[in-house]
Amino acid sequence: MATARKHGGGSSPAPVQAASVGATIYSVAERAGVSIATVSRVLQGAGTVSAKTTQKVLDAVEELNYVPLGAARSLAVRHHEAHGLVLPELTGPYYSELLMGFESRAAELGQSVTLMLTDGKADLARAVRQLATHVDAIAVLGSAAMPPAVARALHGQKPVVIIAGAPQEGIESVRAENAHSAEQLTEHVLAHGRTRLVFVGDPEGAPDITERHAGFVAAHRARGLEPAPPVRVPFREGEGEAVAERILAGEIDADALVCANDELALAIMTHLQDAGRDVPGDIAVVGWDDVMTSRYVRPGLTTVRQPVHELGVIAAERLHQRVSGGQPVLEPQILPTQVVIRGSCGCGHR
Amino acid sequence: MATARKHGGGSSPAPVQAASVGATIYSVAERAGVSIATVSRVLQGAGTVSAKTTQKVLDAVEELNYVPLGAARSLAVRHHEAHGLVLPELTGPYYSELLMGFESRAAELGQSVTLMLTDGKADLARAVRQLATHVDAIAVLGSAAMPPAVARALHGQKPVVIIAGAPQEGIESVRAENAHSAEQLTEHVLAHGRTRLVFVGDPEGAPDITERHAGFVAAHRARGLEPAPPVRVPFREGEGEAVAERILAGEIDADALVCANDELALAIMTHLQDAGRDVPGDIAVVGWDDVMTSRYVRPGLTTVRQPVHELGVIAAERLHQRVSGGQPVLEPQILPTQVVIRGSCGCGHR
DNA sequence: AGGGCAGATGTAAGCGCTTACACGTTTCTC
DNA sequence: GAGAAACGTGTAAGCGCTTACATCTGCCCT
Repeated sequence: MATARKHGGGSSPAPVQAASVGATIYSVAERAGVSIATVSRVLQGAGTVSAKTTQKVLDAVEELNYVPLGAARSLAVRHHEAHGLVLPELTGPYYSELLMGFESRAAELGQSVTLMLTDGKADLARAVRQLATHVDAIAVLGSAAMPPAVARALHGQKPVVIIAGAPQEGIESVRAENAHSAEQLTEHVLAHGRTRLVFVGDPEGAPDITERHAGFVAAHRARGLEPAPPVRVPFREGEGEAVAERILAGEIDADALVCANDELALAIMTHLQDAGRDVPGDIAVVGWDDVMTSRYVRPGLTTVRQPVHELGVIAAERLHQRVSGGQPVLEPQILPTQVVIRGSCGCGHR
Repeated sequence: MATARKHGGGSSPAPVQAASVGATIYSVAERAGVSIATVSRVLQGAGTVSAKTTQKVLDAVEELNYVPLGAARSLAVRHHEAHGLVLPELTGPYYSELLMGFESRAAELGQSVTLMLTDGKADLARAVRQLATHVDAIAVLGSAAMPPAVARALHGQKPVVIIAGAPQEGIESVRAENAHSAEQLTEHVLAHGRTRLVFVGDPEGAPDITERHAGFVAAHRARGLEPAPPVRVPFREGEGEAVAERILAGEIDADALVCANDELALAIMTHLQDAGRDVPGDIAVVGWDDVMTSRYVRPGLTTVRQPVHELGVIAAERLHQRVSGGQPVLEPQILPTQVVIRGSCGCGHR
């Protein structure tokens, strides 16, 4: 009767016992009195199965509390039905927002998402390879997160899309616009009559920052001005204090600070204020990202809002298209950003 | 020579062609002139393989750019080597921090993490079942995220741990301490001489909040006071404005607000200040979570710091232990929290 | 009434890996 | 120098699913 197979105890005829851990399609089939093919058909909604049989199978599934083994299905259909996402870390709203966008779209497309954080990983290349093993496609944020060599290796094996990173030959990428809005923002500050603007952040640190700095320079050039050299500091909040100290000490001479991101801008601004400086009276400060805090501080931080969520959505979409056999769209996709004017630039806003 | 199998074109003797998508252990074996067992042994580092053979295999892997199919391995070893994490969403630092803790520990233990966000999911039960299919164990944040029925179904099939949720019969759980610190915090505010404290947040909304409110009540009782009824509002930032309006309108009479979380506290505090109220002069405000903004606003927000990262770490650890055959630790694990005094409670702090 | 056909179900062949076991070769041991 | 032990490698049997193909019922049509 039952399939000649190593499965199924076979001895006692399907005892009505509680959900055994490890119910398989065989036990379900046996219990329902059908073949495993039928069980599969019912569960996948494919093929034609009579209503009566369907019910029997569903009952058996319920009684055994059957949870299919994803790996077996993946092996058979040769798809993991999972996308990988590689991010540096998750502090601040930027990455979270991106991840939320990615996850929600991936879920809609029936893909689960496997997350990997690079910060703190000793052997990144190994970790990425390991990830590649379990997913159909991978999105990476920032090229820094994935050494070009790894990207190249992966590329060709699995679809890859780079989010907000330096585009690489033959690899899809999506990112937010930077240069133009940076120019706009800088021009706005210049229009307030400020003359000694300083860019705070490391232009070599990330492609996004490189572009923002380029916009900063462009705005100066457009007015025939020569920009001061940037104050090169990494992102982290702590750096803000240091920069503030240098300003208070007169080491840095500026009447406006164009910061690479809000975290930095906020840290500097707060420190300056605590030391008695007036922002924007003595010195204007603007940031980038429009994090929540930027709305709460006084004066509100003038900054630039990026379509981060959208970036995640698009990345997930691209991966899915590729997995479904679509051709790569090599032209980098660039999403528009939006300058958000609040008070810290010198505007009379509350 | 080669294994009698459907694999491998067999015709031409291993042409030196570029990394073919879909190299398998068979193509690697053929290329290296060994059996698939040997390839597997080299890749898994198990068994004994001579140095020469190892090198041949590694070369072949390199040349073919071989990426093993995780599903096949999972099926063979009967482990997904992945943990699932279910969170409501990712706004604010709380969930991100938790996720970072979870991911980092999981990675150390060699597990990848598959993330699922419940917000916006139409069919949660289906999504969770789908997730269960691909992972060895699941951690869920807050019982709200997972209907008890689903939890029960999963439980018994896969190890489950509940993070910061109502403990359920037979399911492991970890959470941060709430009641005691809430009592401490409330007492601190009372000690400032405030008499009309109001709890803002929905005690029925989540077990964490229930406990915090209980602490609030306890602190009053300890002084023989009867607490005012709570102002029941959901978490979202927007609600803060509404509450602030009610206070300004005199609808709510309070000289101190004990808020269920920082988001709420900050929104209210900022609104009150914008309307000309003095915080903490006219009214004290305290929150919970110690988000970044709480350090930046003036006055700094007095709040409670939770070991969120640690919570994630512990959850990952628990899951791993269970997957490795460990017995469940049914006693809920409770991590200590810490009251962070800044200025918004009335303290002279900057 | 018989052939044909559609619908329902079963049979069995993989999917790509791991691993117990078997089978040579060496290398010791006495 | 013979037998034992150790080592290196191959053989083949699964892991739990999906799915092409075969089979078996009925039922309709002429």
